[in-house]
Amino acid sequence: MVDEQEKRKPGRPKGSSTAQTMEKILFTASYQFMELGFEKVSLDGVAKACGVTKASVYYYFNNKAILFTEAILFVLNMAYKSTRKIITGSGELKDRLLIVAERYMANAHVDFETMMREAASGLSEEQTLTIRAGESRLHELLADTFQEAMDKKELVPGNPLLLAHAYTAMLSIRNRKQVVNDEASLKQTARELVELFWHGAAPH
Amino acid sequence: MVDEQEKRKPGRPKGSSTAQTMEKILFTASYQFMELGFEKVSLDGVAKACGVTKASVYYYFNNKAILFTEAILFVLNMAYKSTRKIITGSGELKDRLLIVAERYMANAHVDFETMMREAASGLSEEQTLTIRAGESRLHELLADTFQEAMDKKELVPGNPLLLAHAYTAMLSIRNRKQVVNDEASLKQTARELVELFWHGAAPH
Amino acid sequence: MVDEQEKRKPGRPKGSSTAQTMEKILFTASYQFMELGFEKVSLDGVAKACGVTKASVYYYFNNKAILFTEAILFVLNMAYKSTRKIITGSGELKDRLLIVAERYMANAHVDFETMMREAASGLSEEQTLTIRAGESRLHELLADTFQEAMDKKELVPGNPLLLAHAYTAMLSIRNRKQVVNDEASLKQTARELVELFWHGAAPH
Amino acid sequence: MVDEQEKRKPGRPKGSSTAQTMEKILFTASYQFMELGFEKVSLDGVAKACGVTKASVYYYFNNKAILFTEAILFVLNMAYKSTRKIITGSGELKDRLLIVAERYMANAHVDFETMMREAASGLSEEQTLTIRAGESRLHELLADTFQEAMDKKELVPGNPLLLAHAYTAMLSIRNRKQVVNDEASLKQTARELVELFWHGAAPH
DNA sequence: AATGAATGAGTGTTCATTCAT
DNA sequence: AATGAATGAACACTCATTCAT
Repeated sequence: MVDEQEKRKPGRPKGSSTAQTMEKILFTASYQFMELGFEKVSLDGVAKACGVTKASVYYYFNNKAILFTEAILFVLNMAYKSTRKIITGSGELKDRLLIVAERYMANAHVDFETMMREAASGLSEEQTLTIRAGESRLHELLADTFQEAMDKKELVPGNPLLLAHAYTAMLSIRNRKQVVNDEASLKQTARELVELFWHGAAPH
Repeated sequence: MVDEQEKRKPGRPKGSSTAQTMEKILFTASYQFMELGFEKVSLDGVAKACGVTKASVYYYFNNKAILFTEAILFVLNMAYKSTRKIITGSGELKDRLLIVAERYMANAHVDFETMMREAASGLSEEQTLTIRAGESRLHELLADTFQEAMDKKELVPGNPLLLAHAYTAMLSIRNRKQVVNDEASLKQTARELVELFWHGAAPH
Repeated sequence: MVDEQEKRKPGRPKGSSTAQTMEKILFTASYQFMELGFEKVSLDGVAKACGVTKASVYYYFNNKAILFTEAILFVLNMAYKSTRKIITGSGELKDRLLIVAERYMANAHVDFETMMREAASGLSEEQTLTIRAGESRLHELLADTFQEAMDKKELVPGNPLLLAHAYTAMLSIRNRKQVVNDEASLKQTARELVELFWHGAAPH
Repeated sequence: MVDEQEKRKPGRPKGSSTAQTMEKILFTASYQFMELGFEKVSLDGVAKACGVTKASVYYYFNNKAILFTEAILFVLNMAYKSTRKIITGSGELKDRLLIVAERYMANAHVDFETMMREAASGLSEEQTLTIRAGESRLHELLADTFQEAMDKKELVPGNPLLLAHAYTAMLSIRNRKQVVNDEASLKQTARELVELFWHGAAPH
């Protein structure tokens, strides 16, 4: 038989760049999951965006649930570090909160709870818990800060964890294009939200 | 058949007896979309939950995008009416906001923006706009109320639409089981959130 | 955009013969499973052999395990009926056994136990039991016959079920091409096996 | 590397120290193929069971077909030697057959013909023939013994090869859990089968 | 001698969609 | 008004195989 169309055989291609494929996959997956949510991300899509095949993704991450878990943990970790650096800095708490807000609002992304609900059925108990833990760390970081401020009478005494959640919930406005649609409106919104959070809607 | 063109006439249709099927589908779909988001709802699932076949769903709604649009508009409409009744009532604004909050937080549901983003690729330009309009109505209802209150010096002057968005954004805390997990914590959280919204975090 | 290659849309094709698709699938699947075993049968293969798509197979059988179960039960049922008709007929038992042997050996097929072992991991407990029950019926039919014969002193008293298994086990020689390779050798082998089964290898 | 061409020299290789890896792979593969059949054995599974990587398996055996061939030949060879030792021993033939039966039935395994059919499409003509030859040797060993016995009037004159196949076929009952499920029933079954083989089912 | 990285081809399964009745 | 039958496209996942080191 003569095969005119030279058929590509399976196996590793001859000349292929080695460099950190795994990291590329993790970055890409992180981005896509945050951008699109669990279901809408296809492993093929991730693979193609990385210039590799689906099988390569599986080489590094045994299944979608694992890739998701690793990717989200990666993002949460980055967010934690970044927030920590800002929030433990010097200056007025209100000012630091503004910087956190601007950082947080820099990229639009899917709602975390919604994403988790979507992914839940595909994750193992343990995976869910791990991610939850990673997320809690972030809110607890804020809560601790709020607690300290309450102790110093800089904030009204109350439930600091709830305050933390209220804060991040407000920042999710970032995703609403009717409100935030460019760099300027973003900064402006961040400022107004922090102001609202700090002083409330009623006249003081 | 509901097609994109067809403008729903206001008021209850007179004769249509068996159009109950269509309503059942619409109700069920509304519930499922709010509960699960766009992708995770399958037309077969909706059909089965209604005790009809998938083809019947298609008989009334030409495709998933249309069903989604109708279902969401239906929900937004209900929410609008319900909110309007509360917000235009008598009593202190802060008290009315609390009732709105409790109503809104009664059922956990997917984040609206996230759902829209998920659905976006499947919707026509027009459908997206229609839904956006329906949603805007809700926020504008709140915004108008806030505007009035500002005029009456009950609220600090500012951007009333942003205030409306901030308000609903805060209420999304409802979905976080770490914070809200039973009837009691729900009520308590609603109260604290309204308090925060009203007076802010800093001592007055 | 102009699409030169008219792309086929999903959905039912316009002119397609309706006739008993499900039966065709069941027959084909039965044949292939018996011929190839569980793993080597692909639903795509079955579909193509039936002139339909894989999705059509799924329309009738929710998954491979179900198709397998139904297909094997179908075969076992046919075998049962056929054997029953022969074995409960008149004439010498030995002669009837010969007919059963010839019928049984008519088609080569995969070893039943081997196939079940292969399939086991994919089947539910219940499915395995159902198939096992169907198979037991067959051996019990033989066993009952043997028991009767023992009562009538036509056979040495002993374990009739073991005898039944020994009998069918011997017939599996059918699959060995070194021994059976044409119509003539098949008939001849059947006769010799029954003779061996009946009188044993040692001189009487 | 073991390639198709390479003819294994008889006798134990002298120096090869680390060739233990190859033997381990061969043992493991043999076991798994006999236990699971061709398709269900994955080279990765074999590798992991040996504590090496898949690539190592490929280092010693160029592809699955070769590994299969070597593994099966290995098993057949062992079985041949073991059987030969028993069958050429002293004592009544019937007693020796019983020992062979017990040895053969010691481990449950996939049906040989079924396995070969499953593997067939992946094997080269030559590989199939080689395995077939190895298997024939076993049956011919039995057949020769039977032939001798016929000559000595210890057995009814007839087709000795068929008798050999009938004998091993009967022993495959071993795999049916409805009949054989523990050490005791195994021994008992072996005895009854040999009895049946020897004297037949009818009263003498 | 042994491995890590990568791949193409397939497999089971789901789902929105279409058409004839 | 409603359904049953059928489909194409996509998706998660597996596996034998290849290549560079």
